[in-house]
Amino acid sequence: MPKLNINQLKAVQTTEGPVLIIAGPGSGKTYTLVERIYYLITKKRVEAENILVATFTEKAANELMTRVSNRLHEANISFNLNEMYLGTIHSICLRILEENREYTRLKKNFMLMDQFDQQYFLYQKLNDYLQIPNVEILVGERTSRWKKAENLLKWINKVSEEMLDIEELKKSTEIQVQALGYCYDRYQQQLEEENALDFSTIQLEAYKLLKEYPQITSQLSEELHYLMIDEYQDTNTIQEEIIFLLAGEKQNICVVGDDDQGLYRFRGATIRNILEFPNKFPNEVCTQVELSTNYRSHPNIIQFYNQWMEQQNWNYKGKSFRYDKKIVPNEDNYPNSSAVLKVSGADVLDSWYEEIYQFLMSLKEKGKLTDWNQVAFLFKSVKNSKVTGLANYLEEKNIPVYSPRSNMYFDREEVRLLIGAIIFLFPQFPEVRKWNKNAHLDEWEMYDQCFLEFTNELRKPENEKLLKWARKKSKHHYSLSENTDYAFAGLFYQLLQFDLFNRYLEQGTEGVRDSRPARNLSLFSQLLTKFEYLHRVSVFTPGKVNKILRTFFNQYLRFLINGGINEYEDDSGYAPSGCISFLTIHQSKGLEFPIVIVGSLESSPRKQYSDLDEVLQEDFYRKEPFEPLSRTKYYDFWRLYYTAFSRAQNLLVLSCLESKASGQGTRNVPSKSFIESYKPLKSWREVTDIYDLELEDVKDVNIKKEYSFTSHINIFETCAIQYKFYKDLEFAPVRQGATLFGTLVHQTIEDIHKAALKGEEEKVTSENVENWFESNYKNLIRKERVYLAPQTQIAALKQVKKYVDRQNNNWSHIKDAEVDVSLVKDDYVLKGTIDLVQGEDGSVDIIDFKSEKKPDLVKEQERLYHYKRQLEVYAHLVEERTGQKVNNMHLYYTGEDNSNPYVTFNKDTKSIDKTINKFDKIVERIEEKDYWIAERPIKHCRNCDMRFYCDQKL
DNA sequence: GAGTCAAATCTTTTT
DNA sequence: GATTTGACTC
Repeated sequence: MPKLNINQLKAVQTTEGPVLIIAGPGSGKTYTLVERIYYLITKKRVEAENILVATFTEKAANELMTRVSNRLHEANISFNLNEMYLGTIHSICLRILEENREYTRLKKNFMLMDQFDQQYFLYQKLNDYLQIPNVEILVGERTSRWKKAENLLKWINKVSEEMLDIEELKKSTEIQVQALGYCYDRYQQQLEEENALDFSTIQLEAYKLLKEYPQITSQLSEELHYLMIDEYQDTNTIQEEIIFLLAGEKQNICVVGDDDQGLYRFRGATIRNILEFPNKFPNEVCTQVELSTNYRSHPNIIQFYNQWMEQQNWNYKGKSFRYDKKIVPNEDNYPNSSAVLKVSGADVLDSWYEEIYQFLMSLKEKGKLTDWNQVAFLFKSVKNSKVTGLANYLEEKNIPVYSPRSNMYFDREEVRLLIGAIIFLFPQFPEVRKWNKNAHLDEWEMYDQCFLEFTNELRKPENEKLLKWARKKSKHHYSLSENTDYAFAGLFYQLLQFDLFNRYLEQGTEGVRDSRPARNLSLFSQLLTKFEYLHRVSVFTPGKVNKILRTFFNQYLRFLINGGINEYEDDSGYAPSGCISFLTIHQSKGLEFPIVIVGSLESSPRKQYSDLDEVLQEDFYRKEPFEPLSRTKYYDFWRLYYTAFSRAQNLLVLSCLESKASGQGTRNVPSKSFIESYKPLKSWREVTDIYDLELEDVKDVNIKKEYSFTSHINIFETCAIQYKFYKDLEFAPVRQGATLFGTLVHQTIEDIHKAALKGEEEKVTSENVENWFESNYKNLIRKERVYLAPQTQIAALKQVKKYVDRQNNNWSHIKDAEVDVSLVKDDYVLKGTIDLVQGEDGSVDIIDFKSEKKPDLVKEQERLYHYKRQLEVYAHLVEERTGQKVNNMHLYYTGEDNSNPYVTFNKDTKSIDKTINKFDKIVERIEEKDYWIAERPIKHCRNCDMRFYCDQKL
């Protein structure tokens, strides 16, 4: 890495007071951020918990964490980075909500909904909304119920993100606005009933918490000495409010961004936040730094995108809506070669595809291209047929394409066979799916096709076993006389025992693309468990099976097909080796590639707001619109393609199927927005110097992964195969009551400890314990959708009460509960939670709770030894972090009725290194995907969904 | 050259 | 539904 340039240095060293960093593309923004954090830690001696860094995506957060920890490691500084508030604004808000949950409407085990969940939630409750007067005008009169839910979701999220006043909305004379107000009220009520949160209410609840409890806010803002917000041009109203609340009086806020790369207006983001940032403070207080030296791109590329911005008209009514700046190349020598070119086809799609193929091949053959991952295609969307057509064309010619957002999930063979198989297993489906005689859904054709594809396979001799099994099952399901002990997810795992499906699991999990079929199967298991969760299905019953089938295919699966599913994305690397990336321009934000090919040149600026938007903007938004509404479509368009062009390091290519508008409805490609930039470009066929280009290698960011004792290390040691499926491939386990029991006991004991820690020992009464237990149970079953038999509940409560009895009302020795500890290693982060720390000043014991009977100390020696090692590492971390000496380490078995519930170990400091060494080895095996096991852990197999597969394969 | 109309085409982006 | 273009009018 180069040394900091003078402006970067200023950005790093100005730590006090507000700082605005306008960072152009490729100006070393992340590098500067890393150095700034490093500077705070080493020169300013700031503790990790006093720093907050908000990034735009989880991926960016991971990358930043890795780079900072590597930087510290290089300098030989040991530092607990995990205490830092680092993540997206959403994840930081979530952390604040969890830490202060008792002050919010949220209860334990609340449900987090992604966008699909939220829309499905609204769909299921749509009738409640349709009773609200005039709601049809808001959500559309003549649209499907699913579409209505979609519209409703859009408006509801807008209200949250703009923090609109509901009472004002309800008072509006506009009937739509009024309806929206009432809908929002109802939505809030339903969220509360279901103990649920969606993306935008995460922020809203955090905001409310901070507003309503100034003492929490001031405590937080006293703790957070330094705040840094990346991609500030993409923050919205509520995010800005939250950031300023957290910063408090001292206002050490450093915001970083580029108004030219604001791409998220549809989420309420406005570049006003970054442009007006200095005005929020008394005059001249805010330090402004401009990073405009570019370290990424060939000067010709920089010249090209500078010109793209300059030729646009940013003025409106005498005001300019751009912070005028020019990116300058750094002083390195660049070859004086062509760096911006066009690759174009004519007349028919295939000629364009072929031209691109030829271009790529000639680069590969004559040029310096060493790995396909040096090439990225950027489009507005990768879902349309032109783009998927190109991807298929290249794949057929043996150029692998990585395009996880291209909406191909339901076109994949493995997924279609699964759908076909499920249909085969329920022969009543063709009848059951009709809710009346003339019922018809378009998706049924796809289902029938899947069924056909499956039966074709079934006829093959190698699938004879499957055929026999499936026939028997389908006969059984057709006239179901008693409850099954499985639902869809259970059936899915049974299907995995047959070669037709498990052949997809045999392919390596190494590359993203090779593992795609396995990842797709895993995704299918997640979809099935989610369905069962949302509809409270755990088994098929004779009375309900048909209704379940209908709901599954006519609603759930159908909406998934319509909404589209993104395939697995591997965030641990940069661009997967061996394939060309197809990305949306939004996805490419913050990335760079040696060769960038920008498509979607037929696109043109489009209006993006409705009449209702205008009304809301006029009368209800907190601020006047910053940019004139009529101009935003142009600004957004120019910024989008500016971002795309500036991703290129060595070679930027504009590519399209050129066509002249001829006759009505046809259009010019490239569209008139691009003509001026596109026309002067030389075609790749006209130049020869591109083959001399020295291409950068794709940079290697090795993201540090987190491993926890209980959910990674322990599982791997018990059964590496299980680890492969549940943890690496992320198969979703069929929910089971066994874990519910433990969680319930654990959570209630946690409540007791929390009360004691607050000095409210008198609250630990039999009655309160029962109440805590009840409320934990209620929230848990709502979340897990699994119930405990009454006797099991009683047994769980008994364990908790026994623990309370044994403590005999003496809680004075409790020091801390639920302590998160972590160890940042060279290659990974080890994490764990200590249930309880107790003892006198200066020397403590640590305790881990197990909700079972005390094991046989001799027969179960192996397992106990394992726990001991884990406790030793915990002890080591407690000592390092708090300076307290750990005396003893205990396991506490709440299921032990008679004898001493403790298993106590003496701490053996000498073996810590050995233990950590052992964990290193395990992590090494995990990262190398070495899932070899000597033999099956039979005892565990009984509760493992993969057992059918293992029975066949091991 | 400006304005209007009809017909054809394509209709995201993310936490 | 928004947008583009050609055909049309004035």
